[in-house]
Amino acid sequence: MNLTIAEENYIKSIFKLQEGTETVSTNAIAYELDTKPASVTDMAKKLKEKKLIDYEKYHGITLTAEGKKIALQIIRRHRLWECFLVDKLSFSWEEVHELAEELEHVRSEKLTTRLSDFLGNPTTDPHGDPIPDAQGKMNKIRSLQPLDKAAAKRLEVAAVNDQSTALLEFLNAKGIRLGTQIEVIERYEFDNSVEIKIKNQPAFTISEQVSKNILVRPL
Amino acid sequence: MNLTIAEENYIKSIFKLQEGTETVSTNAIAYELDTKPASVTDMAKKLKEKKLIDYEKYHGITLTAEGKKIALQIIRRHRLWECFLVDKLSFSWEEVHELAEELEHVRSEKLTTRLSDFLGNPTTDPHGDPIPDAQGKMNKIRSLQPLDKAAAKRLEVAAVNDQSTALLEFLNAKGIRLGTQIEVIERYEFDNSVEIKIKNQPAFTISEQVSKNILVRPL
DNA sequence: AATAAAGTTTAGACAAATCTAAATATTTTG
DNA sequence: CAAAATATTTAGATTTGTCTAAACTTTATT
Repeated sequence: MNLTIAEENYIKSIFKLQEGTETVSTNAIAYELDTKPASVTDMAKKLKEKKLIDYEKYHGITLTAEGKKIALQIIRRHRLWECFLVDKLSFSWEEVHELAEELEHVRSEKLTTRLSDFLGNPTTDPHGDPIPDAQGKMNKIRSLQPLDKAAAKRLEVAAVNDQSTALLEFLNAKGIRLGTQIEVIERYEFDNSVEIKIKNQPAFTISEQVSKNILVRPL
Repeated sequence: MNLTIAEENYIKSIFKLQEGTETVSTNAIAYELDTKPASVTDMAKKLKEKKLIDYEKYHGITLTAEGKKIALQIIRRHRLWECFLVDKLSFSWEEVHELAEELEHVRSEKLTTRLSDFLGNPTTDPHGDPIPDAQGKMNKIRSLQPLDKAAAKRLEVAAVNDQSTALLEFLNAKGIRLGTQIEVIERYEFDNSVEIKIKNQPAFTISEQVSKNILVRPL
């Protein structure tokens, strides 16, 4: 299956949006890829032709088994490159997403396998996201909960839900990284903000928008 | 300067062909890039518009200073990735050219700098070609001569002139790699073939086509 | 259930990169 | 130096991925 970079990006977006919901809307994909719904419709026809998605006019899109397989390969490459950039080239976690978006399109199984070996076959990327193995199997460590919904008081940061530079820089500034231990001091109902404390630091409050995107596990 | 991958490939080819000769022909570029002369003409207009080449209809192409600068950046990235693939991921020298052709198009100065540092700032790639530094300066170790023209009897292999898998696999099979020491036993005039000997091995003969592409330095 | 709102698709256009075939320019050669 | 050979360019078409504007479907609302 020979895919263009654009096709790969569509497959990846559909996979991402499909988590949870069954079928993905034209609009959602357009928003995710920063393009227009009409363009998505055009591409949907092509991907259907290639049997990578199921698609009926006006009724949304889902990946076929083959489509999912390809999505997982792309995600695997993306996350391995992120590990490489952080572990070997000392990039910080907010810098690597965009570079990995480009590197992920180099399709070579041999390269992917060797890169993975070189990195010690990591199972999570610098944002805490699981890395699919060569067969496309991925640990769904989604025993994780977003901080805004977690019940326990003592928590550990395990992943982030959003790769945007803005969020990651904010977390850097606050001293929040993967593995950081957090104590929930107070939850404020009126705006769903949370007051939290990190060891040896004064407590501070974060908005719902932020806490939604921090995935934690109870300690 | 925002270039497409196609534009980068044209720049790189022109740079390569420009060595020695002053102006590069439409035909030569078309052959190098495995495309048609008409396509080269079209692209020449675009690159001229962007001031990366000097071009007058029917009178060939040369890179401007800016064009050369960009070419050297691309070559730098290409050769650094080749080093990475061989030194860190254990690829062999005949496998890396095609992968590097893809990786070289990831344009990030920070990535390039860090990759170079990670590799110990190498100055030659796995085929013996010099790697331009961040300023575009490149050791012209072209005190090197092709084996078919070298005068001395005892020689060391310093580089190869052709990245094709076919040649490199041939050299692998014959035990010829960078640093291999060669003794010239005999030169045959009628077909310009050379009989050579590598330490602890029986002598063998190689064709002009091969010896042209092996760059050596006297010992 | 009819209508308004929201979402999606079609039609037609455009830019990038390519191609073929025909036209034109340059170079080589008898 | 004119004709032939070679090289280059133009004209017109194609593919991929995109867009806008208009048309159409589905869904939500009153």
